Amino acid sequence: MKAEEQTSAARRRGAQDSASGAALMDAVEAVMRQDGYAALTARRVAGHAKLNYQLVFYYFGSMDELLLATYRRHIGRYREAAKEALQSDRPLHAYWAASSKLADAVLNMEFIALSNHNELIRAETVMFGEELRTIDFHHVAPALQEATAEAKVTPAAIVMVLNYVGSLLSVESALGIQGVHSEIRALVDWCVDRLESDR
Amino acid sequence: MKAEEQTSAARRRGAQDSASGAALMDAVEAVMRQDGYAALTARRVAGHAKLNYQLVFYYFGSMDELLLATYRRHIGRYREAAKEALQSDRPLHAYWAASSKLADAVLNMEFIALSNHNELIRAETVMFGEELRTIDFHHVAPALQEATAEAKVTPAAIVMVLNYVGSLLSVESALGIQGVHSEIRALVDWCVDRLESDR
DNA sequence: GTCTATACACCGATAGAC
DNA sequence: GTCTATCGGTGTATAGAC
Repeated sequence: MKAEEQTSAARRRGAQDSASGAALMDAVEAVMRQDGYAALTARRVAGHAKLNYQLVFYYFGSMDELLLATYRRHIGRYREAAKEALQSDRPLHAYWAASSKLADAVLNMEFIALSNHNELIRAETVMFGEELRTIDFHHVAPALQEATAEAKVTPAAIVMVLNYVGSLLSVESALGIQGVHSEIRALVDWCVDRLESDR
Repeated sequence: MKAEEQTSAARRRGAQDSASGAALMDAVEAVMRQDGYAALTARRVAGHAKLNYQLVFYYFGSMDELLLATYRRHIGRYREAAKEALQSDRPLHAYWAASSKLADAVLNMEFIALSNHNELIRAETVMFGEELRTIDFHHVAPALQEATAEAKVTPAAIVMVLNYVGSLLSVESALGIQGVHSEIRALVDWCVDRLESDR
């Protein structure tokens, strides 16, 4: 997890978008989900992909680079899902459904926690975090015109609140907490319905 | 981080609430904040407290138990802060202020991530998560009577949403994301003001 | 492209001196 | 209560054979 050395000498390197390269990235996600980022070692990841662990270094050069490549792939998928939801007929409903169901909530949380301590990952998170707030809110804005007139309700703020609530709701569900989750969902559903009636 | 062995033979053990014991727990929190739970090793933690690392085992028996003791202490403090806020004059305002300012947001996130992969920590999180939703909402309920009549707005749901939003807002702030944070704060402030006017 | 062999650092944990 | 010495295991990373 820490850059040990920086050999200026060129080293043999395989293509990351090969079968084995992709398998290693898949394995990173699987291990993170199961045992957390602390369990991300070359041996464990490669073992999960049934590959020799030295191939991590052949394909990615270091554990850090494998992790970064995996995160970038993960963000790319997330970006597409978010855009699709926000461009749909009822963007708020769609975005809430995506945020609160997300099977990747645990993975997201892991990457966020990791961002607090890994500079490369942090830079990527900040960049995407800012990007997420600038993408096409044209579809969301109309639904909010009534509410906006009354208060300081901006589309971006609404979307982010849905994101936050959905994420932590999912993570807590994964932990086994149930408690008032149904009440929270009812509350958010009610708010979303009010802001975005069927049209 | 994993229980290595279980010596049935009794071993010498110091009191956890001693100066060194407390220093070790402080160091756990500091290391977690700075470098994440993955950096929690006996040597690092003790080094941070300027103590010999074998004292971890003298006072706590294992790294797992040190971690658990630290988490329980952390939860105890959190519990007190939550109760105090919810018993104040304007519980929603107070709870929102506490949730969205929380310097411990990063630490909380780390413990939640850890809960996904450590059974002891997970059990503690679930227990406290359920407890948090059952404590005295008597002070919150009156403020919501108007809103409750209109919709499915329960005190517990409101409080948890504030908790979720405040936590992730804080974590993102710690990462350096600013974006629409002021808009989100304005939105939540407006909601809280409406639900709980000055009285 | 994948393998074995090897380097060196750090890990949790224990035993026993002081 | 704190120290030194020591154990076996695992971590990242490299070199070079096939």
